[in-house]
Parts: sequence; C-alpha cells; structure tokens
Amino acid sequence: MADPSKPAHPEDSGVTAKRGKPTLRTIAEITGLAVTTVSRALSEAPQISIETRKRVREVADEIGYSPDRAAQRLKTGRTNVIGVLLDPHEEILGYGTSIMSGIAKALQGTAYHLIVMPNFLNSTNVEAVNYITRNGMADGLIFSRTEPLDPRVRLLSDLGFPFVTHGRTELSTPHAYVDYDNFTFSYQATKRLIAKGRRKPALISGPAGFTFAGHLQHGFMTAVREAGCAYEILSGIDLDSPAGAIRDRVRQRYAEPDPPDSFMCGGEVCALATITGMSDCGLTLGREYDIIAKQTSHLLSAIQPQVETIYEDLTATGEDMGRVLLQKIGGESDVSKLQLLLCPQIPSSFGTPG
Amino acid sequence: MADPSKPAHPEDSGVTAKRGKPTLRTIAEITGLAVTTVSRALSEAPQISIETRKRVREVADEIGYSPDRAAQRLKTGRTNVIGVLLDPHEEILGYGTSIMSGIAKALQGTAYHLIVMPNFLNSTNVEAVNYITRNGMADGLIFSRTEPLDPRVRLLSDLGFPFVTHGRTELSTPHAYVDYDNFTFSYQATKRLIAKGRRKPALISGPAGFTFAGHLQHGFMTAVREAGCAYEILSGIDLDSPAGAIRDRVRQRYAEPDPPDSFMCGGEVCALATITGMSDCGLTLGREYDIIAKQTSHLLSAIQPQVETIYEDLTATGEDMGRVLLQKIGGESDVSKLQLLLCPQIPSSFGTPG
DNA sequence: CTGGCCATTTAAAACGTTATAAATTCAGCA
DNA sequence: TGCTGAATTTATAACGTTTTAAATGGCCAG
Repeated sequence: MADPSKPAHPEDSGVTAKRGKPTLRTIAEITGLAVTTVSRALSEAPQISIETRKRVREVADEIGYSPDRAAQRLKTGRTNVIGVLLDPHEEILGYGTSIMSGIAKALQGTAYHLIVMPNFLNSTNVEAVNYITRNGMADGLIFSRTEPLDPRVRLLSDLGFPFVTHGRTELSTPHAYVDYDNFTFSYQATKRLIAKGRRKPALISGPAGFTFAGHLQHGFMTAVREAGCAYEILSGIDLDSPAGAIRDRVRQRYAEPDPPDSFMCGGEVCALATITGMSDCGLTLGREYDIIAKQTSHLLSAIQPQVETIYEDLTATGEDMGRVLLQKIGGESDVSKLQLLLCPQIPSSFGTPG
Repeated sequence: MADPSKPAHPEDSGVTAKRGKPTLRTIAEITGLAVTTVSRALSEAPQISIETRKRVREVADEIGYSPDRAAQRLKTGRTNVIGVLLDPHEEILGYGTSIMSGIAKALQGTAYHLIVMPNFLNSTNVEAVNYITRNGMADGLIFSRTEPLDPRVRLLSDLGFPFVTHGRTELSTPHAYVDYDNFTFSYQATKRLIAKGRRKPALISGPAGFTFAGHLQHGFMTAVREAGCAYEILSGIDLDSPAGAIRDRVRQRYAEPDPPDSFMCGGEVCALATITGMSDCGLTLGREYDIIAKQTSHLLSAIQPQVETIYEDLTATGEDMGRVLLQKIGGESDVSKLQLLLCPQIPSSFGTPG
C-alpha cells in the first residue's frame, strides 16, 4: 500500500509554488490570509480592510493571477457571457460585423464577453436557444430575424431569460428589442420613387415570415395607396435570394407585360443585382427606371450609377442592443426603457417636397 | 368529468425532486445508484453493466438531464469548445460564413462546440489569444490572416495549445495549417491575363504584412517576369480597402501616364470597385482592359460584365481546418498530416460558373 | 471454510470559486 | 472587569462533475 516512490511533496517547501496556474489558494499562501479573504479582497468587498485589498491585488498582479471562469461559473451560476445567435443569412455584407462591433462597444469595460454562437446545422433556431439556456452557456442572448410569433421569444420569455431582439414581434408579452422603423423607411422610400414621377414601383421585400418583411410591405403599400398608383411585389425572390437569382428574376419580369418602372430594395446586393438585371434588358438607372435601397455598408459606393439610399446604422443598433441587454440583466423591468425604435435617417437634400 | 390527474406534483414523493435542473444526484436518487455509477454509466464506461447503463440512460432522457458544462470544465480542465478568432476585416462577403459553416460541419457529431470570438476592440490579436488561453476559454483555436512571423502562432506553439491557422507562416517550428495556394493562383491568373494579350497587368494585393499577400505578389511577379512584360503593383490600396477607395484609386491611376491594361484582383469587392473605377474613365471590361479575380461567393454573378474568376472554396477550407484541429487535439503529432495546401481550381473552360 | 479473483458498484476527494455563518480582535463604556 | 458592537478575518460548506481508491458480492479453487 505505502508506495515510497510517490512524491508526497515535490521539491517544494513552506509556501507551495505549484507549477500550475495560480489560484486563490496560491495568493492565500503567499499573503498568509485565508482563501475567503483573498476572494473578497479581489472583489473589492467593503468589509475587507483597504490595506489588505491593496496587498492582495499587488500579489495577484505579480504572480499573474486570473480567476478560473469555470469555477466562478459553477459557483455563481453566472457565465459573464453575452451570446449572439448568428444566422448564416445574416452575415452578408458585414451585417454581422457592424452589429457585433456595436455590441462589443457596449460591453467594453463590463464583466461581459461577447461570444457568437453560429447556428449552421443545429436544426432550428429554437433548439439552439433551448440548448444554450439549458446548458447555461450565456447570461443573455441577442438575436435578430424575429418573426411575429417568434418561438424563441416565447421560450425565453417563459424562462425569464434575458434577451434582446433586433426586430419586433406581435406577441402579447412585451420584451426588450431594438428595431429599425422599416415601415417609415419603406413608406418614405417609396414616396420618393413616386415623387420622381414613377407610377409602378416594385418591392423586393424580406423573406416571408419575418416581422420586418411585413413592415417593409406595409410601408410600401401605404405609399402606393396614398398615391393611388400601380405597384408590384416581386414574387419568387426576396432579400435572402442569391444575387444571381434576383438578377434573373428582374430580367424575366421585364420580358413580361406591364413591368414596374422602379424598385424599392431592402438591401444593397439586391439593388446591385436589380441594376444588373435591368442592364441586361438594356435599361438605364435614372432614365428608364429608378431604385431606392436601404444602405448598411459601403458596397454601393463601388458601383457606377449612384443609387439613392436610406441609411441604417447597424453599429449603433448593436450598441443599443448591448446596452439594453445589460439593463435587462441588471434587473430593469420598465419595458419602455428596453424598447428602442430607431428612425430612418432621411438626408435633408432629399427632404419633403415643396 | 373533471380529471384531477395532474402530471405529477413537483414536490411530492420521498425522492427529492428539487425544482431546479436535474443533476447526476437526481438520477442517482431515482435509480438508487451512486452518483459515481451514474456518471460512469452515462459515459458508457465498460465497467458498468449493460443493463445499468441502459436504465440510467432512460431515466436521464426522461427527466431531461444534461450535464453541467461548467462543472465538467472545472473538473476535467477541458471546455469542449473550439474557438474561432474573428477579425473584423474577415467578415466581408461571407468569408466568415463559409469558413464557419465548414468548421461546423467538421465538428458535427463530436463533443465540440464552435464559438466565435470576435476581436473588435481588445487591442491586438496576440492579447486576445493570450486571454483565451489563460482563461481556458477553448480547447483549440482557429484563426486566419497569418503573418510570416505571426506572434499568435509563436505564443500558442510555446504553450503547446492546439490550433490551426488559415495561412502559413515562416516560423521554424512547424504548425498545423490549411492554406490556399495563393502563389499558384496568382501565377496562373496573371498568366491568363497575359495569354489574352495584355502587356501590363496590375496587382491589387492583400494588406502588407500578411503571408498570403506575399504569395500573391510572388505568383504575380513570377508570371510577369516569365513573360517579360511590364507590370504594376497598385500602391495606396489593398484588398481591405473600402470599395470606394479602390474605385477612386483606379480612376486616379488612369489619369496618369502609362496605366495598366489589366488587373489581378484578390477579391470580389475589389474587382467590382475596379470595374466601376474603369467605367468612370469610360473604359469597358473585355475591350480596353481585362480583370481576373479570386471568387469566394456569388456576388459577381450579380454584375454585368462577366468577370473571369478562380474559385476558392472556403467551406471546404473550414471543414479541413476543423478536421485538422480535431486531429491535433486528439494527439496527432505527425505534422505532415496537419498541413494542407489546397490547390486553385482551374476551370478547363472559362464559361459561366454554375 | 478460506482466500483470491472477477465484475460491479461505491465513498470520498478533488477542481477553484463564492456564500453563509461564525470567529476573532479591539475599542468604548457601564 | 465584563459586555456590546463594529471591524476584520476565517472555517466550512457548497456548486456538479470526474477521478482515485476501496468496497461489495459472487464464484471457484484449494
């Protein structure tokens, strides 16, 4: 039983140096304090004397201590992680980049880390959310592409799990969101096309099922009805369609009778593809037809005919979402403070007619 | 009529139901086994009898048990997380999407999770890597944009921390990588321009400092030297430049004497911006000049003049990186198995891409 | 029976942290 | 002196898992 070859205390004396990562115990041994005291000191607990706190901090810095997050997590149940659910569709043209750099900005200086949880294969998004909450992989969640009756929102609301969505829902239980006013955007954008004398605008809207697609459509319809003009909602494609498909569809539509004379595009690649499709038919932007698009990046500055755009600031959106989520986690329950509707930025040069 | 059979009162019988998440202890109490046995059974340890394993699994499924990852992590020191370091520049045009969906595919069915760790503000990338390793936030790391003497590679090699890079280095210690043969790509692409009769190709290369930029340049130079023709490496811009900047630079260059007659572009947005810049000068692709570009998405299918491209399959790259990293984590030390150089796909005929 | 060996199960100790409650010191004061 | 209370510090017990070493019981050879 007694194995003398077993190194009971390897080459060390008194203060255990322990080759591994320093822990609270290491600091405790060095300072002669108890582990509890060290823990408290490092979290700046007021009950620990100022000088003790200072000394502990110094030693911690010196030996390069950093707390074991797994242990903290196990004990406290908190992860200090904010998760962003990433849908493959979202990354097109830096959507993700902008949003995330905004979130990162909001989280800077807090205890929270930003972590992106991509969902490429794990079946539905609800399952991903379920998995994340069940496994305690984050303290709060951010996601977009909300549906009117979004099951993720339902689930998280039921669980009381903090989250913010990019986009609204039509659920009765209110929840935190940051959204762009796509109705107003679409309404004003369409009005601009009409103001240019176009009599049959076409809408290329978001994928059916998402709240924002409905808003786009609503704004569009309101504008065309007010003007009493013809309109069209281009079928078969949406903002998620590959550029080539949009191009083909536009070209094909022009081969049919009574084509639209202008386009309201919810995105930049969409605008680009539309221009190309129309070019294929020998039509020139600004002459035979007009386009107005939502702009979220600098892509369109790379193309030839200047496309008229309305800007959506996704970085600001991300920053707002981060802030709102922190408030929510912090216990803020006043829903009005957790719901933000960002207004489209209408350049004054295109201001109201007259 | 009224059926009072409610589905099991939460706090009823002798077996402690404990409102919270089920743990090993819950299963142990239900089955009458020891916690240790349950743990073993769930990990399919051969020492536990088949029938016990089966019963434990059944109970676990029934009550919806899932292990607490924080506890596992604390005990084992393993996180079951593969981290991808994301640089803001990388997300342009779905680079990230493609790579990550590939990695996700490779990780599917394993115990590993894919988590993206964006680095927008935390100063340098080395610090991010340092932070991740020190805090045990992942078991393995994937990142790209390697430099010849990449400090991250150095650090991780020193630590013995498993990682794979997208791109090579010139460090003496070999490490796992998956790379695209940018030399060959650039060489053959440039040769094609020359084969079309162009006598002064210009290169728009990657940002200085990255290994792949050197490879692109090397391939380009080899081709122009072989042909003995003039050449130019466009200064002031690179593949990371905003589209507008590239467009402006190209236009400006044409206002000066002795402009290039063709472009070798490392990316799609770059190609797009170049075309626009040339259009600004009244020049037409395929007539006054030619372009060849590296293609990684479907963007270019949305634009008018068909641009000749060579394809890099980033999803395959991601999948390879995932596989290689798993091997590395699994203890594979034969470096030759951990280094992959993917060859450019040269289409036999230069038709329209699928 | 006894002892030994197998197959199976188990108790106890960790991992590094925080929460709870208790202990210690010391000053002030009756 | 002895009590109270404030200011510090501390021991102990968790959190949920895995690891280590040991226990249990059945079976068979001696």
